[in-house]
Amino acid sequence: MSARILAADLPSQVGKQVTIAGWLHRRRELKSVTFLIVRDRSGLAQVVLSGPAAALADVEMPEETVISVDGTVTANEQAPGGAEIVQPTITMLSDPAAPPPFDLYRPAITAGLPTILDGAPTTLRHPNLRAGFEISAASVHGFRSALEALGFVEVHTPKIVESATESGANVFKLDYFGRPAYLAQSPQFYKQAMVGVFERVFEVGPVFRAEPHDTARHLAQYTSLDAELGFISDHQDVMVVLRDTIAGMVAGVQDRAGPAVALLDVAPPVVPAQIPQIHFQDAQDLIAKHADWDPRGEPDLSPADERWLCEWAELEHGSEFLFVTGYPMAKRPFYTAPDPSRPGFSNGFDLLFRGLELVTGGQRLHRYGDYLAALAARGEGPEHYASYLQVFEHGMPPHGGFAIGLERWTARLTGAANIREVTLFPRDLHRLAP
RNA sequence: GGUCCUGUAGAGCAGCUCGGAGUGCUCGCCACCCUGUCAAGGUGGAGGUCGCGGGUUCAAAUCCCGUCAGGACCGCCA
Repeated sequence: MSARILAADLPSQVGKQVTIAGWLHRRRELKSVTFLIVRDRSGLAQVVLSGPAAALADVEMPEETVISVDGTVTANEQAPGGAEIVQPTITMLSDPAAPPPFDLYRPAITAGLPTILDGAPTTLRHPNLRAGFEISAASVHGFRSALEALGFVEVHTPKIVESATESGANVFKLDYFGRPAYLAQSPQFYKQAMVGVFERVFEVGPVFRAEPHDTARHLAQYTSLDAELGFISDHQDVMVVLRDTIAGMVAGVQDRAGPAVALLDVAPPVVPAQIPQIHFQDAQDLIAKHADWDPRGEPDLSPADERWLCEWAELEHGSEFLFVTGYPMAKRPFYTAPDPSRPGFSNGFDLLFRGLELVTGGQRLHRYGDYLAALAARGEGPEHYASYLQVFEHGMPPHGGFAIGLERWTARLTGAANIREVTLFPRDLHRLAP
């Protein structure tokens, strides 16, 4: 037996004896010839059973059985890709496979979302479902590349934490050797601490939200792309870095996920050199003036507001991205820096993309005394935040950062209607398995 | 937590308003036919607790009540 090659390499191996291995994607039987389509990580290869080898067609070998095929590569114009394997010897590497919940070999996915998710270990083999995760991986690579080029250091912070950094109601509680502990809602506290060490840090990791949201854009566990940087003037410096990071993610997708982009017919967005921005208050005024509802007085933007603003940004600025700055302090976490020129408003921002909130970020408080005052203003004592406050006792620079929701990003890129389509084994209000 | 929608064969659906034998469609599955398929094609066949429980009725997939499961939107968030 010869060394294994990949399906995509067949055309360059014409005339040679080779081995390929993979899943039996499809068998097509005719009277005296049977075609086996073998799928591996590179693509599909055709194997022809005819003449003496035709007897192999009678072996029980349903689709998705894992096989190894040894044979001669032959050029043939009738073969997909122009080359195929003839006179094969076939070895079954798995038992005959049970049929998957839907036909993986069809170009279109014929199952609904619950069927896909219930059978995820198998259904994710479908090229269209796999493609979303190729795009996700390429996006993360772009995220890392862009930030590393800007001098950021990757960190890995604990996901089991002593106390909640955000409002305490929405955390998963654990039994930690008899003491209460929580799954981290965000790496916020640790990434700020690491600014004191590296100035610029980022993290790719899971975050956990025990919020009872039941929508097409919420998960109980998702992947957060976090960054935090020191020595900023204000949140505008953070937004510049975020713009370059998003551009890097788009470049990563284009460079490393070309086939997936083509398969799903994804249109990667253009990231403007300057992403347009609008202040929260101006955004509400604009909606009140032109849309048929009035959001003024609301402390936050509704999903309908966000969709409207994205349409406006597209028409007015030709941009699929829009920064909304200056959210009211009341709706931002206590560590958010206020806007010194606009009382009641913050130096926090959101980045909207294709109608959805994709990123939240902002400038943080950095002086110890400001933290004590912020906690006091919210009626909370410092005792619950001892280890958080510890960060600021020994000198921290002005800093800020952002967090990108990876699955939301991928969903907006691929046009997935439900975020679960681009989430590996999603965790939500109802789903804990597979 | 709220509002709305959907549960019918392995998958995806129609049938439900206006009750009349598990009726139908696309695909898969099984058998047979077909030298070259490309989501192959042809002929035949098997496969059902109409989510579950109760009620109304001579008669319920269909109407009513309850319940369970799933989906969309909203609140909130990334």
